[in-house]
Amino acid sequence: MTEKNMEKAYDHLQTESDWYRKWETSGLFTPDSQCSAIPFSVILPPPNVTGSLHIGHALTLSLPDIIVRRKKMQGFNVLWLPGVDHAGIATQMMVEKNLIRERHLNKEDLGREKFLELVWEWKDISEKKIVAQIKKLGLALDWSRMKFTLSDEMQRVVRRVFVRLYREEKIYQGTYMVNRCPSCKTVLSDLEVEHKEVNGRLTYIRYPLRKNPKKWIVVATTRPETMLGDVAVAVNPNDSRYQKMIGQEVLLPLTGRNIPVVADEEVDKQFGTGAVKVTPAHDPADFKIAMRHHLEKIVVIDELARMSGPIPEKYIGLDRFACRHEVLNDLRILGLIEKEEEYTHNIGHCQRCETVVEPNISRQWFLKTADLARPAIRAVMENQIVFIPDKWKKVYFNWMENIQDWCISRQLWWGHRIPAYYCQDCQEVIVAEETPVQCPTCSGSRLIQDEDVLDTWFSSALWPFTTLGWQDDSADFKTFYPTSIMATAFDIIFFWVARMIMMGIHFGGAVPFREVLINGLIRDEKGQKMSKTKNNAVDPLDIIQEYGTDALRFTLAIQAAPGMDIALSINRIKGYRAFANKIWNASRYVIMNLQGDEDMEIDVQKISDADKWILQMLNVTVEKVNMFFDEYHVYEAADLIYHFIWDEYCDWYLEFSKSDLDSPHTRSVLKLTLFRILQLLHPFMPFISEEIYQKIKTEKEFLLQTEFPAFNKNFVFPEIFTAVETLKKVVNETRKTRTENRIEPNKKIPIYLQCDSPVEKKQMHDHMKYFDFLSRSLQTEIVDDFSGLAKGFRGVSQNWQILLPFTSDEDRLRELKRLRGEHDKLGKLISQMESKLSSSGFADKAPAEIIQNFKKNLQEYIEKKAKIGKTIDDLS
RNA sequence: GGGCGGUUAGCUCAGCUGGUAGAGCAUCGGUUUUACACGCCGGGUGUCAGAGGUUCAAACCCUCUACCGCCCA
Repeated sequence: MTEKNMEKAYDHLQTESDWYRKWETSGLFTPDSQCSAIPFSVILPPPNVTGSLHIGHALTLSLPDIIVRRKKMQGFNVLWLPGVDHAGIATQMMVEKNLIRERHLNKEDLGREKFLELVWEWKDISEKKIVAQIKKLGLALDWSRMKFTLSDEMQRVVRRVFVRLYREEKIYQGTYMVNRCPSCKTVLSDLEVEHKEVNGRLTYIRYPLRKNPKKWIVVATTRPETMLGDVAVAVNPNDSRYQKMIGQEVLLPLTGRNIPVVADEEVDKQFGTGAVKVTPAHDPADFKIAMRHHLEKIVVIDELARMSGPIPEKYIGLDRFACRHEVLNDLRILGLIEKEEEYTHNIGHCQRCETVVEPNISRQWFLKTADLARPAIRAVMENQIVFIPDKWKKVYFNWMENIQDWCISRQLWWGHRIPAYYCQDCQEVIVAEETPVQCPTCSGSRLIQDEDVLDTWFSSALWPFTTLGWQDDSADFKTFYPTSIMATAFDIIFFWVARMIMMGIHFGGAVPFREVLINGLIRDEKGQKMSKTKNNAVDPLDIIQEYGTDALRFTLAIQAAPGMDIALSINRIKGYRAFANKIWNASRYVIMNLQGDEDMEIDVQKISDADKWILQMLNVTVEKVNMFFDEYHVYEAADLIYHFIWDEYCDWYLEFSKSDLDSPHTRSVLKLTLFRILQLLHPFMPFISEEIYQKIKTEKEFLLQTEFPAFNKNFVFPEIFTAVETLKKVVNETRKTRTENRIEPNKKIPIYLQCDSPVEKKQMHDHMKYFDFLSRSLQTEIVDDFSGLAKGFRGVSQNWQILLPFTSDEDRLRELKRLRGEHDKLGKLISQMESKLSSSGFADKAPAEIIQNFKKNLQEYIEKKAKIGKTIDDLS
């Protein structure tokens, strides 16, 4: 017996409350290890444990879920592996802030071990929140394979990879210029530095010549405080202004030091005066100049951006910006400032905390990237990996081809500790997977591990293969690697995607994924970027509570043209909540009318024309939906399904079926089509489709276990399909004619139809009951011509003419006016088309098919015009 | 400085390899017809940013301009 009691209005809260638990406990999302089906696997950059998911996550995760659910229904052996990311700097900062706020303590007050305990607590809370959110979104993740980027397992494999790269001489330690954030107290990679335009000042400073202090060379700088660390002045060797200066010495003001004037090709003659100060310890370009000229590097700013080193006592300990002020004052007093001007330039800021980063020389660990990048570039070039949309591969190439060595050490506590140990006796550096007890060189036992941890994204790069158990040569790795798709936002291409490709190829032995789906950003309804500061961010849980997960997912899916940003509007979400209600009520109608004798094996000999029409319509929809899915045009699949359900199934088929409810064959078609609709819908709206499925259940326990619809060659009825389409058009025209002429909607009136085609007349005759019902006809008569009948309003649809008798003379005059207007309009259109047809070239050069079509249309307009002309004569 | 996008109905956006422009929402008129007022029926709406070019034919291809946005250095 089917469950027939359905509420009149759909309640998403009730429907969405319990299905997830049932799916999960039934092991629906866990792949069968014995399964011989083709594997389809998805391992995405996991959300980080800094907090909870935002609406962007909802998009990035819903799209793969839609793809994954369909693949599952198509019988693939699907694995979607969940996880969370430890997010080094971000998480540590949050916990630090919390500690200061709540207990007025610094992390140093607690010590490394105690502090890390706090971070682990935070991680557990955040992870719970995220997992709950993911379940709310209905995502088909296999929780039995949940991973964390900083678990013991991951720590072991990260150490192993580090050691291997070190032995391959891809990881090295070196003293170079790196970006340091004085606020986060760690160095950063180039990727973590954001360049922002800043309005600053360009100060022109006089450096007196040693030989003749009355004369000077003028240098321009945006950072006057760094002059304390200057070791030279550089000019372009081709700059005629400074030829005589090259090789001389200048007196560096405020310090009493003498420094040389050197010639260097890289100096831009256009910048400032063409002479630049050289501060190798605090500027990347100057660093290179110093290397070329073997100049000393004087560090005058420390890790916390305070002045230090061999500089006058008065500046020591000042913050860099306070010192700038002091230096300018002192120079001004000495009359050494030539001028100052407004200057807009780009300055690097810490991506996390927005502090201006300080270029700084220090000893760090680096990963040599050139050799890893080459095969990664080739893989995309050879289409082993495809970006969707394609344009993102240009962004990928652009970055990969200019890639620099990657600074991977961080002065943080939360992260993968670098497996390097220093012997206190002989200075030996030992890099090893297991903690060494003895120095292999001097046998000393005083070993200290490197204090630093690895950049979070070092473990990110290993994610696709380490989560599958590459390190243990696991069955999962053999089955599911390479994974099938990568889905993410474009801002993740460098941090995760590019590095995953490099490491995946190097260690996994193959590309980590085949297709990279890049989705856009979610913006607010005015197209503004969402942010906490603008207060226009929306919480996915609020939307889910109010409108339902299904409505949210559908909204995201139907708007997600690959790579396009989505302007998320509440109105639109409301629209898809209404869609859910529509589906609910259509199902309610079908289920209410089922009698239990329906068979989903359809006997096409016994069903009605309307049944055949909807089966073919469904068939075409299914075919296109599958095509769009295969191209990852999920939004177009969603659009098709939406229109099929609302505009065809509900608006027409359910109405047709009301005339055939006593036929068990029509009821069978009702049931089958509803089932197919639920299946099509399931990837997008898993909850409502499941809820309804349970009421018309087949032998499968859950909808996800049923087979996704495919084209069915038994459901092809082209002639009948066309006939029903004609019927729809005539009904439409009749309704329009009624409305335009203010005939009461509920008034049943006599209607006359006329058509010259015997075939169409016969078909219309067969479909009369539908026509009468849908056009609210008292009685419809198909006549040979209208001449002997009462005068009336006219409508025309293709080969059909419609006549609705007047009830007054006012009716007649109004109709005449309308017809004359239309007659004129057609006249204009026809003469336009005729002149185009006779215009030079069109008839000769356009393809025959186009011209034929054009002529056909023209002929139709001419005939229509003639008919209207005749009617006008008739009514006048 | 280098690169990439965008500009289409009142709003937010689709529009695949050129063939006389579509959706959702909003709006207007009608309607409580036995699945649904989260509904039903019907209507209006566009110099496809601007200029030039290629073509029989351009929202779509090419060039330039304007404005907006993003990425990299």
